[in-house]
Amino acid sequence: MHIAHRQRWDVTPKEAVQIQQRLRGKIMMGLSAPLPRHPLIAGADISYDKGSNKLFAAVVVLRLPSLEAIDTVTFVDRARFPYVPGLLSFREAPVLLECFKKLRRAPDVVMIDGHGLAHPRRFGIACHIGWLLDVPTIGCAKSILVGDYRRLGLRRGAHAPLIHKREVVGCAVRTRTGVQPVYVSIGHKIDLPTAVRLALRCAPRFRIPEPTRQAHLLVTQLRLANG
DNA sequence: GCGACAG
DNA sequence: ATCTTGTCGC
Ligand SMILES: [Mg+2]
Repeated sequence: MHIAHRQRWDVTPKEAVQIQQRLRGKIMMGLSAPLPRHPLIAGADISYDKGSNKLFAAVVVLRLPSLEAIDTVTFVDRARFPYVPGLLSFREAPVLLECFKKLRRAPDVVMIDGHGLAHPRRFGIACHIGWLLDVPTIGCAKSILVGDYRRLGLRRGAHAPLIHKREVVGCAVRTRTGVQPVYVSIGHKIDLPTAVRLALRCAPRFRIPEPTRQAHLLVTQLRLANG
């Protein structure tokens, strides 16, 4: 797929924060267009080898509702930015975008391992990648960066708003009964209820929705095969 | 100043 | 993110 090449990545952490503050207003909440009946959903994740300082990235494309694999791409590159909470996209997005470039066809939705609006400046990695791709994107994180939530039902499908500074920034979503929730937030061009429904549709069996779960399994294999 | 802190 | 043994529950 074609990627708008409108972001410099060789920046300092201070510049990165300024970029986030400038781009936060560009995020589109709400679906840009209705999703197809059987949407293609891409999952993206990274693995890291500290010995070689390399990032192993993968994007897998699945089709709903069957979750059958449609396409898979990978890319390996040197890490050029440290992990700083709140600045994850400056570390992980460049190599993930290389993966998206290799995709033959643009997915209808993208799911990123990390937050979107549930971020101190409302511009997590799912917002950043969604904006650069100009595709509906959701963040699906395994732990909280900012905010908190109250009473969450124990059953699969239960969800509760994630609140930060009196704003709803996402949703805690129970994808498996009695198991720790995942945290879903808007990345770009999508609304929160749709994002939550998609995450649940993508997680019929495991806590982690299949798109990011498959991407995670793949990058782990890739790292162990290379290093 | 202190604690929190996606991956 | 990675490292790392055993342990618990379906
Ligand atoms: Mg990850």
